[in-house]
Amino acid sequence: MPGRARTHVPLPEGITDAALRDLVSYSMKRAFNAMQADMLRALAPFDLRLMTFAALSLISENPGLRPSQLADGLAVERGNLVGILDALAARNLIDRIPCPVDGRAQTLHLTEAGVAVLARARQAARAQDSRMVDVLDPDALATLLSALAKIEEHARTRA
Amino acid sequence: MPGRARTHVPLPEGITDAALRDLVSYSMKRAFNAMQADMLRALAPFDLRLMTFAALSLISENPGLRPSQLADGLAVERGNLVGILDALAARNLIDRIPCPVDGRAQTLHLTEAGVAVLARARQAARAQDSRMVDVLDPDALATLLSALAKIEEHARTRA
DNA sequence: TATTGTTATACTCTATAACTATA
DNA sequence: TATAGTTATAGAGTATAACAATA
Repeated sequence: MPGRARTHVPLPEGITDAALRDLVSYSMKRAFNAMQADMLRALAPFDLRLMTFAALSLISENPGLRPSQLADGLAVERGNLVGILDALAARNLIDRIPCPVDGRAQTLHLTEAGVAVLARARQAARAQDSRMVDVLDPDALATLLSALAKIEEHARTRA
Repeated sequence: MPGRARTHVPLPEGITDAALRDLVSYSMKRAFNAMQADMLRALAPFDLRLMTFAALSLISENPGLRPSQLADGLAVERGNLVGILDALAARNLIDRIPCPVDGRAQTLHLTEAGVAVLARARQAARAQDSRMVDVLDPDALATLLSALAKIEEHARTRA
């Protein structure tokens, strides 16, 4: 891919990363890291991280959601979700109620406290998100979202 | 941000993530995870990860680079770089040579083995990268790269 | 004093596999 | 047998703080 534009953040004096800049993966990694650090800070007042915030958000939108469905929605292995739910339940932000029709399953619900925390966290997350994409014009933003979705969709892990 | 297009990968039956889809951060996280998993697989034959590959690449482009500069280039804390360099040195892919003009510093160089491994890994990484952005038209790719760079550049952590 | 490399710690995320109880 | 939740383990990434040697 010759002639790709120089879009990267400057490196320390005299250091070049031309070969790396040629990789979209590298740009994605750097942008993701920067985004994550900022979003972490924005969610810190609520003791939430990207993961726990997304979990609360999905449960809020889908009351009665099952852990396995939530794991799919978060793109997390079921096993790795348990600890997250344990922590949220210990903080009394969610309830895990046994599913009446399937003895194996649970249904997830936000508690009142969970609803309250999510409402405030959502404001902070949206504010930070808007701040992040503030520098993009609407067309660029739409293209970015579409490109990210296509990349995820066509990844072999999700095929 | 009303009317933002539905760009996300479908969730399990009946589950919605409208509120999350509204966050660019969430799209970035999902796309990044998918990309990373694929790139990991592509680099696995060379026993490299995104991090170690990028380290070799930067050292290759900047012979004599110092660890602190490399840490900046990789957006990694100096302390967290030590183990990475230890591993690469143990595999005889890099040399850490004391800096002649500064007793505190080191200079990093690829060994012959490092050059050979990087050359092959680079091919695999570029092939995988191309595969990933294959679904994007050139305009979308350029916009994506530009958007990622702007996002990183304007993040508070790098301001 | 400030910087370089280093060590140490702790937490998050990811990957993998196996276990149990239900279906 | 298959699935849901769980447990366990290991490795990678990140954040933070401190330290000795050198500038």
